Amino acid sequence: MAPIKRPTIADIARRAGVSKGAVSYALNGQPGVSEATRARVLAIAAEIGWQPSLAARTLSGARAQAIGLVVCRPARFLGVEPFFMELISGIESELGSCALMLQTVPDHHAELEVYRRWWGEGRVDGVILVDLHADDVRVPALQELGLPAVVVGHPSVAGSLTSVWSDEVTAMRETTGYLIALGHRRIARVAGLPSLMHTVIRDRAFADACADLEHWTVHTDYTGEQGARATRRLLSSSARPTAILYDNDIMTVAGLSVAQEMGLPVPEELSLVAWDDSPLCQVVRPPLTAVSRDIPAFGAHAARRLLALVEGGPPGSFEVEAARLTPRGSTTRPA
Amino acid sequence: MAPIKRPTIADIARRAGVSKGAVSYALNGQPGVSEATRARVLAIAAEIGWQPSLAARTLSGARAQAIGLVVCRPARFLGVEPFFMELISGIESELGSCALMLQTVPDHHAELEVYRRWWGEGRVDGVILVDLHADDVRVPALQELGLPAVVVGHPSVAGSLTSVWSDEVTAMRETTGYLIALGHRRIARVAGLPSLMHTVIRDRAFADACADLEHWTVHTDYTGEQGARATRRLLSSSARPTAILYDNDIMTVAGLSVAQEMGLPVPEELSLVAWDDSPLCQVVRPPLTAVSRDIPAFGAHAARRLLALVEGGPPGSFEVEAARLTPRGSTTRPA
DNA sequence: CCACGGCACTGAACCGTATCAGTTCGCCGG
DNA sequence: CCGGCGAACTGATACGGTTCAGTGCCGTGG
Repeated sequence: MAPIKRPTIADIARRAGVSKGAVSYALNGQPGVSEATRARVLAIAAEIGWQPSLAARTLSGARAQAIGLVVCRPARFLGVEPFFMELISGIESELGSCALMLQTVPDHHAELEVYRRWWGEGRVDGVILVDLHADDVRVPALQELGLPAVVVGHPSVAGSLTSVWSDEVTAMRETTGYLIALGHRRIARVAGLPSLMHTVIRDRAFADACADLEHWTVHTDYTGEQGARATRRLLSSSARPTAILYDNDIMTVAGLSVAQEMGLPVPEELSLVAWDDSPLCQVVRPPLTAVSRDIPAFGAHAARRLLALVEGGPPGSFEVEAARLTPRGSTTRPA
Repeated sequence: MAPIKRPTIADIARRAGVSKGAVSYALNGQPGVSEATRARVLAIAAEIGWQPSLAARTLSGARAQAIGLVVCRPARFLGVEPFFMELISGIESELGSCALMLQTVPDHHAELEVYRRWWGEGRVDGVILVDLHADDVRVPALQELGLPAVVVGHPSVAGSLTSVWSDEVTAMRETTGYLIALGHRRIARVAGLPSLMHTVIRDRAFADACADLEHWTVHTDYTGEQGARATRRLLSSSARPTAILYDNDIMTVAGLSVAQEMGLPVPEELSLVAWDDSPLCQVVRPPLTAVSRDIPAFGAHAARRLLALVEGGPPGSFEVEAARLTPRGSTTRPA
């Protein structure tokens, strides 16, 4: 333990022969000091290795220079889905010296507690909200708290909060349209958690797009296990689907295994499409046709909006580039 | 913007008719106030929804109540490997009201900058270090800074920093021993980044265990792409290996695809073993034999040690349960 | 020559909490 | 009845910045 006392602006002031106030002005680029003094102060600050104390700054009304992200999913899902890490990396790319606080919680109640605590303690300036439900309790709670927040998801569930979203309806229409154009007439969808709003939106878009043909939707918890089971059930029916659209990549891989296990060659007898294009899609045989989104860009956009919001910018809803279909080897015309 | 001023201990003091000092004692469970007063103060605090200001606390010498984790790998790798999210979830399970700051950086230089800034700003009380190299510059730098740190990795690279590690040599010996016992005499290893210390340790253990047989080690960047390429090269040699041991699961899946592509049935003609057992290992066919570790427990242990260290506890090196082999369908005796 | 304006800077208050040195009690023992 | 002691509490100060109301000084225009 070398208790090297960190230098403060008082130290700088002493060495520069000016007052603390002058040093503060100099360091923050504010008017009120001559250029000569400013340069001298900056030189001394650099020389003695001065660093602003975040606590002191925050205490006198400045921003906490941190934003928060709370994730409400079991840890085992997080590891499997690249989505969150990619989103996080995108968020961070925009953050600069601002920091990211991360927390995982078991349920929305705990999540709200975290927001309350963070905001009450002045630990974050704003938060990014993911995995929204219909009538999500977090939205009104955050509105009431007055904590700046950006919803990653459709504006329809964001209330008056700022939202950043991509058009999944179009992406779903494009994907389904592609399968139909190939000749598929019996299409199934292995979806994620039915409580999530984006699942509802995709469900609806899928049902609309397949209105004229035979179609199924099965809900799962995103695990490979449930994806496999759903696939097995779908493929066991007498009039089995000729194409299946999954809500993530791990379930698609599981579905692929089930098809192989049941002796159904992919894509000849069964076409598969993954939603979200992770490296995993390209390492399996056949490589998976996938709906690709630029998730880091998504996160970056959300972060940018949140920072703007914190600075007093306008709320609103902002659309990013829609996902696009990347055809690979797991889809073809039905037998 | 409802600028609801947050209540402070001064507000409580006014309503309770005591001084700020007394309120502080009461709220912190310190002696110096009667039980009656303490109860009254606590009641008022709860009633008006008082929350301590972290900034103020930190300023008067308390802990920042946050620890940091900096990850120095490209974002695309992070998404693929469950390791980090699982580690993070384990860390958080021990954190309680302490927060986790997460940052990804491109290189070690930037990583050191982050540590310096965090520590200088008083933003974190300690950090967890991952992905250590031989002669890692971060170790002496952190020692010099005096920032409490826990190394997730072998004590030999941790210097005087506290380390939390598992015995990979034994795990490697067990795994290799299993393959040898099955009858394999030509074994290859598709390893990760050669600069990482745990790669070096596994390399060495692998070479030792295979000293009497034909063996190969190929280094990659952990991506499926390089895993596939390495596998292709290994399987193209005239005396190809009958078993391959990979350093992560995505490369193993890629290797499996390559084997299928080349018409080599797994496990009959080629046995495969993955290091780190993610759900992915169980959704492919055949399910992958894997070296399993309890990564969340690992993270939890590291967090616990770090918190203890921050509280003035002793440094040291602490071993957690070693990884164990989980045989599944991708290994059998060679043809 | 003086009034005024603006620049450069000072001194002090303030943010919310922790903590320490006192102060005021009441109580007990001698 | 008084001295001493400990419990309960007060008031002040520190923490490290930001910010605001002055203050002294210089230049300039009338």
